[in-house]
Amino acid sequence: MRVPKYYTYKLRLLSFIDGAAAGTMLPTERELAEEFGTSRTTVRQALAELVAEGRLDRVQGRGTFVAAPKLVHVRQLTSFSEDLGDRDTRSELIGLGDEPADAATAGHLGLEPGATVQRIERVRRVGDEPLAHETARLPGALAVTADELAVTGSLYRALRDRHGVSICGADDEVETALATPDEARLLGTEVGQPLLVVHRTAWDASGRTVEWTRSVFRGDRFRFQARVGSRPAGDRAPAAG
Amino acid sequence: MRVPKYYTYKLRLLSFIDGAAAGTMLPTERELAEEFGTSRTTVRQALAELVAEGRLDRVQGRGTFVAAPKLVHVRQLTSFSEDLGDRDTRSELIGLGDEPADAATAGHLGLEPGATVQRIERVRRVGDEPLAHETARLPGALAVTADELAVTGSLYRALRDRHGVSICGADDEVETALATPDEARLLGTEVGQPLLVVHRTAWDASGRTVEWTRSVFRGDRFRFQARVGSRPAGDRAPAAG
DNA sequence: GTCTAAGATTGGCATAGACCAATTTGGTTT
DNA sequence: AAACCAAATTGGTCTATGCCAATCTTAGAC
Repeated sequence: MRVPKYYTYKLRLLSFIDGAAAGTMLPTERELAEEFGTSRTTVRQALAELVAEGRLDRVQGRGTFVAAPKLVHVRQLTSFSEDLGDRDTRSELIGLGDEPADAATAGHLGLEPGATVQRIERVRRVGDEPLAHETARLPGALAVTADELAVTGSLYRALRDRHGVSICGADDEVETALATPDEARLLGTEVGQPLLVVHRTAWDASGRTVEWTRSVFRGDRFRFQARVGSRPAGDRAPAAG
Repeated sequence: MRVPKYYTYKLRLLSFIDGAAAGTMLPTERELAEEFGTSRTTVRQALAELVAEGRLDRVQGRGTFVAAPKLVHVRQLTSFSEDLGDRDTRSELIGLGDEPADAATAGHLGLEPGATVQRIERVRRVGDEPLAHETARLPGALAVTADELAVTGSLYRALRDRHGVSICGADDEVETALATPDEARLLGTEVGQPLLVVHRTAWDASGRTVEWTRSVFRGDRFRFQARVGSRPAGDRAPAAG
């Protein structure tokens, strides 16, 4: 198999990254091009893939830096606020209101197209870093208020407290996508960067769908975790990989 | 937010794709560059993203074509052979043998580094199309044979039939990655294309880890599905989105 | 008809450079 | 010391171009 030239430079850069602490600055693109005896374009292609993989961060005017390791997102019928444990998580409400259901929304929620649904649009953060953009849609009868969401940041708690509805199952579909300009802006990344897109359909004890949510995560920062079955205690715990 | 020029061309191409049948050929890169009044490099960037998203297929010497829609991969403690239902699935064994556990493998399987583990390396296909590359690692005591795997193509069935071990839970971690030259060759895609990488740790009723598997899927062809909780019957089923 | 070889077509890879935008730096002014 | 401004630095985008590799087409030989 032919190996593109840029790929060999990527491997050389990777060995440097592996031996360096997060935050270490790399030489400039122009310096690397000279050092490798190639063009800046080719160096940029290698750098671009390492950025897409979350190994490097680039800032215009500053330079290129070794990135911190990925976070793990645990998502087992928990709300986002519970996912990341004791980390400093915040949730910014950027949209809340009623709208008529389009075909896809109606299909997933089991409603007629045009029925009223509530759209809840939020940006999730860990510390200052934006990590996810979520758009949830609920049947109009299950609408919640901004205040209820603000208390704990948990949609599931708001549903339980206001409507007595408890989520008892969910279906997540995970796929890759590339950041649109809007998504790049909200997530603090660049247009065209790989994302993880999760579509969640959640239902209550009666099987009624109570939530359909599209969540977009930065692929270079996140890992999606799904667990099936509970693990008995007393086993030898797996270590980090 | 500034929108790169290539992105506007991407949107124009997307509207063409949406109105065309799978297999429809697009104009050549050189023609598009002239039509848009830009350089071939810029057109290629727009095309590259559409390929990464699974909307286009490109073949050197042939042309650029509208791609077929994504497949959905159901993966809920089922084996691959059960995942895709009645589709024509095959599994090609490309590696089987014992090896000493490296640190990561030992950690995940709960063994001492250097302990013997069995490596099972397979390429999964639907029809002729390669869709996943899986490398499973089992504790040496739970090794299976090529014959046992060949019967149904199911590792879980082989484990049950030979060792009386039933999988009762698993933990999947999903992240994005970019195809290496080796992965690109095995999956029939291009170096640098986005992939979905799934690390599965599966355990039996006693909580003992019996499998640690790394699966690599083409991000442009696959969706990963995880379901938590069983859904009562009689609800209104969600339609396709 | 079938096979083969040469040429044309098309995407893949790489180069060199121009200009823009964000940031930092360092000197000047207040 | 603080505020400000201009220059240098660095990554971001785009152009124009050349050659390579895979594929298809066509003409010719048998």
